[in-house]
Parts: sequence; structure tokens; C-alpha cells
Amino acid sequence: MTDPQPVLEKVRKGRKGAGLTLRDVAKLAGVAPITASRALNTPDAVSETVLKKVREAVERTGYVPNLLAGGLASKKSRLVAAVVPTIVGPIFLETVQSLTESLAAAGYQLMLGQSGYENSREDALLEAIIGRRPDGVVLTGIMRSPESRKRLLASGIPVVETWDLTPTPIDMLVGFSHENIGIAVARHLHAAGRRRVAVIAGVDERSRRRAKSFSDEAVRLGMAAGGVTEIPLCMVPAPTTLGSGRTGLSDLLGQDAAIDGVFCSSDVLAMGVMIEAQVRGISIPGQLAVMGFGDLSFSRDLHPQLTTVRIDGTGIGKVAAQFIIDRADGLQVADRVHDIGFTIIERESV
Amino acid sequence: MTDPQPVLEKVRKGRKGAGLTLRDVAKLAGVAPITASRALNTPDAVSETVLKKVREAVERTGYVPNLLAGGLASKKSRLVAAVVPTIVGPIFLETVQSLTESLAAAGYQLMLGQSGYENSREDALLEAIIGRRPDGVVLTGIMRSPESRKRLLASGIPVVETWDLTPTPIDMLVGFSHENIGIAVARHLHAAGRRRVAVIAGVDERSRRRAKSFSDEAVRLGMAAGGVTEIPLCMVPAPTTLGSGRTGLSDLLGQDAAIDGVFCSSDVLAMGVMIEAQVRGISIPGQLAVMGFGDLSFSRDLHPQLTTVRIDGTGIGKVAAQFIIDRADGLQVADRVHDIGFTIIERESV
DNA sequence: ATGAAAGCGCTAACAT
DNA sequence: ATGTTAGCGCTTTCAT
Repeated sequence: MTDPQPVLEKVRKGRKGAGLTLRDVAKLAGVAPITASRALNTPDAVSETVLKKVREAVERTGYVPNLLAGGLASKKSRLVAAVVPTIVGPIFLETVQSLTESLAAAGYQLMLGQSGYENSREDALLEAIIGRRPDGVVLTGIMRSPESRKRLLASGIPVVETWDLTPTPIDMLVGFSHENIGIAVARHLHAAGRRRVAVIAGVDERSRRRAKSFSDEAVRLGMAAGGVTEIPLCMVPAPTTLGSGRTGLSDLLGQDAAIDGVFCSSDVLAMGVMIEAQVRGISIPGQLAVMGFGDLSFSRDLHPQLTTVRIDGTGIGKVAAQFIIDRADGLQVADRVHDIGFTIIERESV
Repeated sequence: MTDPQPVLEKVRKGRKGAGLTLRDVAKLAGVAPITASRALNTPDAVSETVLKKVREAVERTGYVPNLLAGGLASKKSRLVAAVVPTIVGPIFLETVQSLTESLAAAGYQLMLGQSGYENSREDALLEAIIGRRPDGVVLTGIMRSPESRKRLLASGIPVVETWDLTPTPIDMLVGFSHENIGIAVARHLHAAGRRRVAVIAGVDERSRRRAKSFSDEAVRLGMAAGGVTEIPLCMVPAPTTLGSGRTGLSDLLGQDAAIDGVFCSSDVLAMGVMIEAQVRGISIPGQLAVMGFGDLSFSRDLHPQLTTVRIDGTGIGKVAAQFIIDRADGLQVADRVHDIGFTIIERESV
């Protein structure tokens, strides 16, 4: 009423995108704001004529809807938060990439949070996440602190935990069994005729579990030297590096010079082992079989090619995204737990 | 007025975080909403007593401010968008990590966007970004399409371009000269006595520029065989892999079996070259000097250790974050262009 | 199919 | 130091 011709003024000023609102577009199209809103969000609910006029107005002005305002009004932020321990370290990359893409395709954006390897930041991070009222949170690995878990649960935000299987998921879950991997790897090495195996693992709860079940199964299969109940183990810092792999092998060889197989908790570690073996003149797989975990892109290009455990990180991202999108659409997700499994990729290093 | 005791009801229902508003907290603390707001955002502007009461109320209810609403009202979203071609590929990881951290420390969140290697998605991505009204956008590499650049500029959002130096930045810039790197690498190889060099580069504009200036300088220094004006070049697809490095070396050797030095546009490529050389029984650095780019974490652990070009990705992230934070604080950023330089890391492969 | 009114949860601007 | 009022820009609900 007290606002004669602000649209044209603004448009003339050329301040496209900034300060331009739905009202301006609606006015330009000669309709009510709500009608313009419908034209953009539910084009089917609007007449051809109106649709065309609104689209024209949008085109002319370069209008971009304010999703903050939209989110506030509709209580759908179209934002999804992903939490990784750290983005450096190639393990979760595939998952993050596929999450970003799957979500973008459905009109959602990904907010990235790094929890770090200490608990301290978890709380602040959680606050930052909840404050944005995301439509979902994807956790890689498990939230450690029980308070954080409780808090997240209480917030009512859909949660997908990934890269693990836990008997007590917060909400939804897509992962695989680290225990089963340890067992499968031990059997694979055993089937390949190895009888004195060892393991190098990063200081990380899940690596440790893979190592533990590997060790247990190896002992059960009689792959421990001289009837002892534990196989040689070397723990290295997270994130894992080639250097750790190299020193890891040295360490293991110190514990038992006759080992003929080693399971590494990451492909990076395995590659370090291969380098160290080469430097020491140990032949692979002749004298030593090497297995990794992750099937990183380089593993197939090593010489010899690395036998490893493949996880479908892209698949995890897709399923997680779908879980959240379905939930946002009001669908009840039937199977809240999705075991994505794993595959042993047989190549040359065993 | 027509709202007797909703706070306690809500609190009693235990629906913490959800549906709980500043008004509820304020009522519980016995103050006006704006006062509660001040207690949380500008604690210095409020009395001790009030501060305590509000904090208590927040504690008791588990209240988390709605940043969507806050952003809408204050026109500060505390959100920063980062655009990378793809998150897979280790080059930008350090930068993204340090961005996330620096921003989180200042109360900002990072939104991750992947532009992909085709232009098609750039436009949709830009729309999604502008729609969130972020306080800043960090671009790794340069926005290709001119319309996108214009659009971003028009939106008025502070922009930091990174990983390059361009004479015509959109807004702010933190990077380094790819040309200077090519020149420096050529000189380094020349100083090491190499006289027949070649280059393997990913199909990527910046890799190509490093390769070009390397080639030019090499020719100038007389490092091309038989007085030709171009050195052997092998282009490989992006993102680069070990496999590309291996086939790349084969290809180069096919062009000129007597090359004694090769510059790779990434450490991954360099590593592939080293593997292929080892398989072929070519000694490094004896017969062939190898240089990479990126100084990835594994490069120091290779055998021989890789001589490479180090870029301070963490530094780039920090400076970019500071640029945006300063701008959001209303400070005028004096030097909008920051050359972060590069370092040649001399190790064993040359 | 279109519109009017009300409000999402917060903060800026102006009192007091 | 604290409160009142009036939006931020959109969507929901309820008319028409």
C-alpha cells in the first residue's frame, strides 16, 4: 500500500538476487506471492498462463528463492549434515561424494562436519548441526559419547549411521560387519596356504575389531606360530600412512621373522608393507602374502596388484541418502538396517 | 496473552530441542525474548543475574537456537559454501579440511558442493548455493562458465577463488602461479644435470599450464632432444591414477627411449611412474629423475622418496576462511589477492 | 485455481 | 541494562 514501484526500481538497479523477494516477482507477474510460490514449488497446482508469467518474471529478475526463509516457514531445511572423523584419509571420500551427489539430485545440500579424533569437538559440532535443523544427519562411524547420542536422538532429526553394524542403532543404519571381514580374511589367507600370519591395525575402534576377529579366527585355524593364542600384532596411529606400513612390517618381522602373511587395516598400510618388503628383498606373494582393506583406486595399479577387501562406499552414500529422503517425504523406512556387505578382491599379492 | 503455560508443558513432554523456542527459554528465565537472545549472542550486553538465569534455562531445556530463523532475521547465515570439482582426489582435501576447521572455530559451517567435471551442474549448484544466502563462497579452481561468474558476482556474496592466480579475480583470491611452478621444476631438473625431459599431465586446465610452462622453459634451457621445440608430452585423464602414471611412462618411453627426467602433474602420477620404472628395471634417480606435484602424505614414504612441489593447502584454507570471516565482520580486506607460493621439496627421486 | 491472513523463530531498531 | 515493536521472506491454513 505504501510501496509504489519497488520492483522496477530494484530491477533497474541491477541488484539481481540480492534483496529481491518473491513478492517482487509476484508483483511483476501480476499475481499474489503465494501463487508465485506455487508456480515455483508445485507447478502442477497452477494454470499454464500463471506458470509462464511467473517463470518469465524469475528469468528477467534473476530471482533465487531464499531457502532460509522457506525452511523456516515449512520446517524443511533441505539440508543434510554429514559427520566424518576427518575428511583427510581416503576411506570415507567415496561415501561423501555419493552422498553429496544423491542429495543434490533430490534438491538437498550437504553440510560437512569433522568430529576430529577427540571427543571434545563432538558436542560443539552437534550443536552447530542441530541449530540448522537439518532434515537428516549421516554419521560415519559411531558417535562415541553417550550424551551426544542421547542429544541427537532427542532432537528428532533422522539419523543414519554408516560403515558399521551395531546392535543398538540410534535410528537407521547402513554398514557391514567388521567382525565378518576379519574372519573372511583369515580364511582367505588360510586357503592360500599361509600358516604364520600377523596383523597391522590403525588405532581406531573398527580397525581394531577387524584385527581382533582376524586374530581369533587365525588362531582357531592354527595359523599362530607354535600353538600360542595370539598372532603378532602391530598398532599404528590413525590416520594410517605408508610410513606406518613400512615400520609396521619391520616391527612384525622383529616379533617373528617367519611370518608368511599379513593383514593390514587399510590399503595405504598394505602399500607401505609392500614398499618395505621390496626394500628388504622380500618377495610378494612368494615369501609374504599381503592383504589390505578399502580397495582404494591405486590398489589395482600396484605391482603386484593388491588383494584387498572392497566396501561399496558409493552404495553406502546412496542408501543413506535414500533413507533420509524417504523419511523427509514422510515415508516409513521399513528396513532401518541395511547390511551392504563386503567383497574380497583377489589379485596378486596373496 | 492467550498463552498460559506452554513452556512447562513442552518441557514436561520432554520434546527437547524440537519445538522449543527462544520465547520458551525467556519465559522460563523470566525475561523478554530479546534479552535471552542477547544473553546468548552478546553476553557482555547483559547483567550477571540475567546471564545466569538464561544459561540455566537453556541447560534445563536443552534449547538449541534455530539458526535458520536467526539467519533470516539478521541476514547473516553463518554458512560458507565450498565448491570443488570432486572431493575424491586428494589435492583439495587439505584445503577443505582446514576450511572446515577454521570456519567451525569462528562459528561458521561449511556447505560442500561438487561441480563435477562438466559445466552442466555448475548452474544448478550455483542456484542451490545462492539460495542459502551463504556469507561466502570458496571456489577451488576457477568457475568456468562466464554466466556463472556473472551471476555469483551479482549475488553480492563474498567469493574467494583458490589454487590459482588470475589477473581477473571475481572478488578475493588465494593461490599461486602454475606458470612459475613449471619454470622452477624445469630449472631444478636442469640443475640436477638432466638434459632430455618429458612431462605427464592430467587433462585439467591448471595441470596443462604447469606442463606448458615447464615445456617452454625446458626447451629454452636446451633440454629437448635434438633441438626440437617441444618435449615429449603425455596427457592422461583426470582425476589422475597410478595406472595413468604407469601407462604414461610407457607412452613417453615410446616417444623417446632416452629421456632422463619426467615431471608429473600429480604425486599419484609420479608414483605410478616409479612403479612402472621399477617393473621395467629403470633405476630412479640413476637413469630417470621423477618429480611430482602436491607433496601428498605418502610421497615422503616412497622408495626412493619423491621430490615434489609442495603447496600449503592448509594455509590456503586458513587464509580463505579469514578473508570471508573478515568480510562478514564488515572489515575491508585490504589485499584481496594472496600469493601463497610453493616449495620444491628435494628428496631422493631426482 | 487463486488469494488473504497469520505465523515460522529469531533479531534490528528504537524506545525506556 | 532491558523491553516493545516490527519485520526478515517464505509457506501454511483456510477461504473463495
